[in-house]
Amino acid sequence: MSKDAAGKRPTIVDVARHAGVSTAAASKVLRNAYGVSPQMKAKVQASMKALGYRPLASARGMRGRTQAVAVVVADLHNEFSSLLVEGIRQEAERQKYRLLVAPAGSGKEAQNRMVEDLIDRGMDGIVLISPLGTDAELETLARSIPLVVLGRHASSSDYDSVAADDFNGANLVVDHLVSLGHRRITYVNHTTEGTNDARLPEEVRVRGYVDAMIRHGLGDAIDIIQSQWSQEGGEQAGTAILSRADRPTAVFAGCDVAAFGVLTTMWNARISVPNELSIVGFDNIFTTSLAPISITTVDQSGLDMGAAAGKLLLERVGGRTEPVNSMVQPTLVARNTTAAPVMAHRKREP
Amino acid sequence: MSKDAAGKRPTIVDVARHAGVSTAAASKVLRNAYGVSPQMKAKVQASMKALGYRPLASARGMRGRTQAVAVVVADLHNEFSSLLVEGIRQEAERQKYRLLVAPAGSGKEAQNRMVEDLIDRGMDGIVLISPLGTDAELETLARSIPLVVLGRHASSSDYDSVAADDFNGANLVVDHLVSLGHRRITYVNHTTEGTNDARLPEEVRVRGYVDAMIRHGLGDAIDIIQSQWSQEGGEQAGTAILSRADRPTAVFAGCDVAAFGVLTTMWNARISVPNELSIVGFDNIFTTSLAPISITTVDQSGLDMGAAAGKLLLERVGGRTEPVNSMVQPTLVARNTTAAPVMAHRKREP
DNA sequence: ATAAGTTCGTAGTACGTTATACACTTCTTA
DNA sequence: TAAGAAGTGTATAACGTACTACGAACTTAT
Repeated sequence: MSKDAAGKRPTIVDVARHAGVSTAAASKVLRNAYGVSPQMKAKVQASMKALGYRPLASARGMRGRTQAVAVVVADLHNEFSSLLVEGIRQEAERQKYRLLVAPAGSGKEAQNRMVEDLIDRGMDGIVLISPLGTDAELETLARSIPLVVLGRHASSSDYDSVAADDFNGANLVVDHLVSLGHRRITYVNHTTEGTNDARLPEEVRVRGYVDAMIRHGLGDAIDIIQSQWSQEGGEQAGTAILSRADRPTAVFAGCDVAAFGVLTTMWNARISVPNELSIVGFDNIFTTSLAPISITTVDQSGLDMGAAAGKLLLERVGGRTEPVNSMVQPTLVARNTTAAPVMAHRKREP
Repeated sequence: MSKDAAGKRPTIVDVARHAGVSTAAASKVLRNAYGVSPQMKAKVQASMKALGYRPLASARGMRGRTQAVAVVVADLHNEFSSLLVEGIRQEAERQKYRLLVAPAGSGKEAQNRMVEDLIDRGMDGIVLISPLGTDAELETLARSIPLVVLGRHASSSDYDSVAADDFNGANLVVDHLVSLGHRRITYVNHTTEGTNDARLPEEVRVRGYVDAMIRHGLGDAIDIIQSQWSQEGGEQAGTAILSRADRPTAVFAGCDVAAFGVLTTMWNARISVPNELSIVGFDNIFTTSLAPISITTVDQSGLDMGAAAGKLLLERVGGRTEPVNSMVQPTLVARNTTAAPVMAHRKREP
């Protein structure tokens, strides 16, 4: 009985011995490096198969590539994040790369620790979804590992970015509502205390809303409710609107989940949507398409954004250094929560 | 200028030199092993902090623990999977372990490759969510790495499992419908060709349905539609039901997403839910709670299941070998898609 | 004072892989 | 035909950490 058979995992040394070549040769075959004849390649590959050899990533990571990238995400509950991740995964798979998803939890600290950890684990590159750090921090990070930032409007020379054109997306929404005849359009904003980063999607969207309102001559009608982009945040915003003497005819909730919240409040208050109030979301998550809900929203094609990010990352891993900042155009998906406003109790003119 | 300052990442050798001790001593401090004086410990830790040293997981993984576990999941779109993952993550975090999520994609082959890859990457343990393999394959796998299986009714001596009591869950649904006065209750089954595994949740649920029907003396009314647990599958099942001359008064869709499909079909066909048809889901995913939808369903508390799985895995990593197979009890969440049947067009008795 | 522990610290090697440097053939080309 | 060039394989030094053995210093028991 040979000593290989002793239940241990086969190493590249075992493969080389089995094939009767040097370990260096076996290694070359493994990473199909230059300088190996077809015969030798066949022989070594046969031995690998015979022994059931698989390279050990930990050992591999000490010298060269890991063939793995990671995406850091705060939270997997967000359906849109899942879409982005799936997009990255598909692209990674196409290029024989592994994608690992790293749920960091909320908070900048947790996120930073996770990123460090991934570097320590020898990831070849990292995608960050809507990261919290400052530009300077991202720059520094990008100098230690190939980096792509997803869902944040960046223009760095050290990393790539992919983002939806949130400004234009917000424009589409306002245009749609105005074309239906709305004038009093309320926007639900997402505010995080402390962070005040003009590059975050929420900041860009609110600017898009303001800009579009002004463009339509509705500067006086600008109305922004500070809340959170969550079910609860949407419900609170809805409640705030209901308590007004003079209600808007349409609400742009900023994101789909918040739109759910607004919708819930209206449902409970027996306010008819879209007759008494039009509601628009953002993201086009699956649930918005369900027949009983059918929310008008903005589609960002998360799958494409993810795939684009994956592609850029792997290019960067492959050696590209010129930065690419790409922006994908969102589209409006008109459904059943928007309609022309009913001009019932019109505000008296002075 | 010292040669440490040359932009390179500090290693344990740098730390040792900085502290004026041997690398072995530094290593001991790092893993707080036996045989290190308080002074030395303080000195080395100071050097680590000063140099910003972080151990390299890849190198570490070649010898001992990685302090990381992974969860393999086919698909992150499934909202319930996200809940499970979050549960595991929280438990892992509590115990200072890293959780990485590995989206395998669909198919048994892809899943197996992913698992091998994770082993190669030196994961300390693995959680599998509703794995596709046979019992024998899982046993084999469990012998090479600590393993916990989630969402599959197993009883192995080599790995742990956590599953909801799907049999009882199905019973709760039928009991609820029968107590409302329903007798003709249709079940939407999830069928995967090839796999016929009695331990899968779908198989257990259908047995629970059949058993409960018989227990209520409704054996003759048993009606199972073979479909898929997806939006489309639910829609198809709904269409099939609509085409019947003699329709059931209630549909148990097997899972929430399928219930959405049934609901969509009924909505489009202007069938009033729950008046003309009651619908029940399973999983209690967030969307079911939305006011305009409000589906009656069964809650499995995914967060708890995930946390339980995480706990078991880390125990196993820590050395436990006796298997634990735990089952969590689901609860019925009655909402607005179930009501007493309207006895309008009653089938004539012979 | 000496033997027998303890406690603290170090040398050195193993882990599995990559990759550089080099030697030996065989093919081109002037 | 000599001199390079291209092709093919090997020896071996890293990579950063863990850990076994072992020695030195310091206590304690006799």
